[in-house]
Amino acid sequence: MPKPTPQAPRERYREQIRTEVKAHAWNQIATAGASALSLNAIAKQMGMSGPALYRYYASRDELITELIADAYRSLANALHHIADKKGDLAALAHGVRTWGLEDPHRYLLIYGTPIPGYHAPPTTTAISSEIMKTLLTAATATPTTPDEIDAHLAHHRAWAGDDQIPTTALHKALTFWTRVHGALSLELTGHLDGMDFDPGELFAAEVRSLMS
Amino acid sequence: MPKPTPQAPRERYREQIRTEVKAHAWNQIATAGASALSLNAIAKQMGMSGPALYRYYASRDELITELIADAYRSLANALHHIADKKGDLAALAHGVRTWGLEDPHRYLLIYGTPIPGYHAPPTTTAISSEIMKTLLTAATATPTTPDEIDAHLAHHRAWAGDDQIPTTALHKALTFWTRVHGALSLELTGHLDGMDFDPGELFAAEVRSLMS
DNA sequence: TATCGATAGTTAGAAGCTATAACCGCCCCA
DNA sequence: TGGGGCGGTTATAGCTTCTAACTATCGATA
Repeated sequence: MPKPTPQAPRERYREQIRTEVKAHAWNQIATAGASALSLNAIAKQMGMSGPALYRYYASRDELITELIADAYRSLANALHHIADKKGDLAALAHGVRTWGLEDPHRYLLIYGTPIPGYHAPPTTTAISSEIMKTLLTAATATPTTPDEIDAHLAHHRAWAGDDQIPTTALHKALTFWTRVHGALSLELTGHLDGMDFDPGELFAAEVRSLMS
Repeated sequence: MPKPTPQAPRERYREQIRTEVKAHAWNQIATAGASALSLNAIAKQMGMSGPALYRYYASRDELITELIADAYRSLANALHHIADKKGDLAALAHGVRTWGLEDPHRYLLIYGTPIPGYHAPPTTTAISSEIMKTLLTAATATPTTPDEIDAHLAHHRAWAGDDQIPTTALHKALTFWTRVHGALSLELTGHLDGMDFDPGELFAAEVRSLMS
């Protein structure tokens, strides 16, 4: 769906090139990983030479920053879509996994080793907390068991925003995150490859552990 | 402790330089991450110029490979040390965390986003399965609960080697790994930074979940 | 002990990257 | 129908990995 705002031709062209650059960037990331992303190579692929891309992105970091924001946006959308129809915490977990398997490098761009000098801009942190919000509302609808940590979280729950959410749900959302990420990231980084069992089964088992 | 084998002076010197190079490499990794590791910079720090290091490491990748192997070795040793005195699965988990906090980049070098073209040599996979073995023996000593996955793992347990280990222990060791990595890697990559609770508390809660 | 070969280190240079600077020409808007 | 801004170009600096060719020195062996 194109943006409804009718833009000046210069602006339209500019935006088109930017998305084309990002398309090539994703392509490159999917094959060789984020560290191998090269503005030069992208320019060559687009039939223009080197420094031309600096008209569109001030630096390689700026491009990566936008790619990260887009990845976050994509994940948030996928999760919203799931939350809207079922809202089940288990469905969300499997949604995260299918989203991650769709393009492992995209997942790792967000949740893998951080880029050395990179600091998340407010837009991505906003999307991140948006995702957290979705998790929290789903977590309130699932059964929870009390834990020692509840006392601690009761005093450190500013990040959750909404005061209506029970403390046990905060814990549930947090463990959702760590367990989903734990099983999925090990699968995506290939650390489960040596063993011949199905990573999906292990993931499913973790999801079950979340639902009790 | 120095190696007991008395080596030829040439060989001794060679080994000394190699370890000195690695020391600088670790220093550099700890500050700027693995992707910023530069042979050139290391050479300059050591007072010699550029290509001299290629006498000691055929390529940047070879150096990184050895660093990874050393990191694995270090983690394995730390875990062995713990297993020898208590053997408790919880103690092992907290051991992994303190090892990771000691040098986050070292942990991420192993368990973070993999280097694009990197394939683990047999030595590191050997250490990896050595660690797994330690986990498995510790897992047999902790209470386990049956799960659907047990049927699957019963038919895919070649990686565990030892046939004496109960299937539920395999599952326990696996979930140990995914949960410990999940909570710890999110902490180390800074994804828990926005919230003001203590990551150690969350980690401890996950460890408790492992012990039941 | 004297010699000779292996080895450590050097500089030069190719190919690649990010990024800046200076310049040209076209497009679009007034 | 101008004219300013913008896209694209080449040149260049400075960084990287890594190869090639050369020198000097160290050490094992005759």
